[in-house]
Amino acid sequence: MADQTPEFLTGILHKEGLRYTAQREAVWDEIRQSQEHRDAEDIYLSLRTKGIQVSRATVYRTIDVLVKNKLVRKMDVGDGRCRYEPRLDDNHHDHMICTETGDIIEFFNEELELLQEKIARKHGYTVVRHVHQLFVKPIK
Amino acid sequence: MADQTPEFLTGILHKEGLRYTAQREAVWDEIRQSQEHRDAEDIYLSLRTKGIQVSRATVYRTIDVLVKNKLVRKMDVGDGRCRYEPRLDDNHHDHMICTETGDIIEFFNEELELLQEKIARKHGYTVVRHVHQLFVKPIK
DNA sequence: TTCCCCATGAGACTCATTCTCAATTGGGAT
DNA sequence: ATCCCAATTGAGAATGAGTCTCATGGGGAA
Repeated sequence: MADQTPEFLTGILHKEGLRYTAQREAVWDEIRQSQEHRDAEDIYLSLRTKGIQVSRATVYRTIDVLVKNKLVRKMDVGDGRCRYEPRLDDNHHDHMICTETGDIIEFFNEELELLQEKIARKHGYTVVRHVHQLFVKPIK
Repeated sequence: MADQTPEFLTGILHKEGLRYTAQREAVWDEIRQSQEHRDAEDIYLSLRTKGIQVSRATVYRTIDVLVKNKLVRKMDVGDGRCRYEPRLDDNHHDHMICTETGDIIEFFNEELELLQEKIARKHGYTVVRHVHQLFVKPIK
């Protein structure tokens, strides 16, 4: 599926009529290699710390490209900063956010997915995308 | 349930150790009397247009109080401005946002609610609150 | 290798929301 | 009814994530 070589990104950029640049590769590598849910500033600082020359503007611009091409998933947790995660395997899931620790747990439930579509249809619509976040706390 | 008299708000503010002011009453009245999903600027401008003296700061501060006391529901649609709606009847629901018209449709599904709690428990958590938005488009 | 045009970076800008702080006011105590 | 003072307010400054600008730099097709 998602390749680990530079050629993978090159192909996608080419398909979009965009050029392959060291910065775009660096941003994609940075997001891809960590499975966490990170914000843009975090990604930017991490790259700079590694000595990679890139600007915030480019980080944001590149993320937009990656999101549009489904290489990255963007999630708005509601605290003012969006988080990003790689979509290497492309398996859909939603998130559970622990209100005590801030931990983000991924979950997927087929029944839930079907139910959403069923509800939308009942109103004459079909689901394009959805945001589903459970803010939870540990039991006892 | 939710009373229409000033005494209703007075009681809640008192319980919170807060004072009853004309501005707080005005903001609550403004949100209560329209069933739409409005943003803070909208509420602020509407009040000013009616000749009511109130500042943006107070609108935001009052909304926080109302949200904390469950008189108002706050929803982040993801476009940068939060929307607010009265919770007079206190019946929970989620939202469906039409990607073509921007219309916001409310929905509630008991099965969905139970399923969420079931999923959380499977991970050792219990749901505190949740955000569930379906971005939809009309069929055909 | 050239050359055109896309991409980049630094910093200005946007815009919703929050903060500051001096002036005002609600409301309990008297 | 009046006092008094902490709570509240308002105007505008500040914040902060994200976007935009535009001069400079660098892919990559020919």
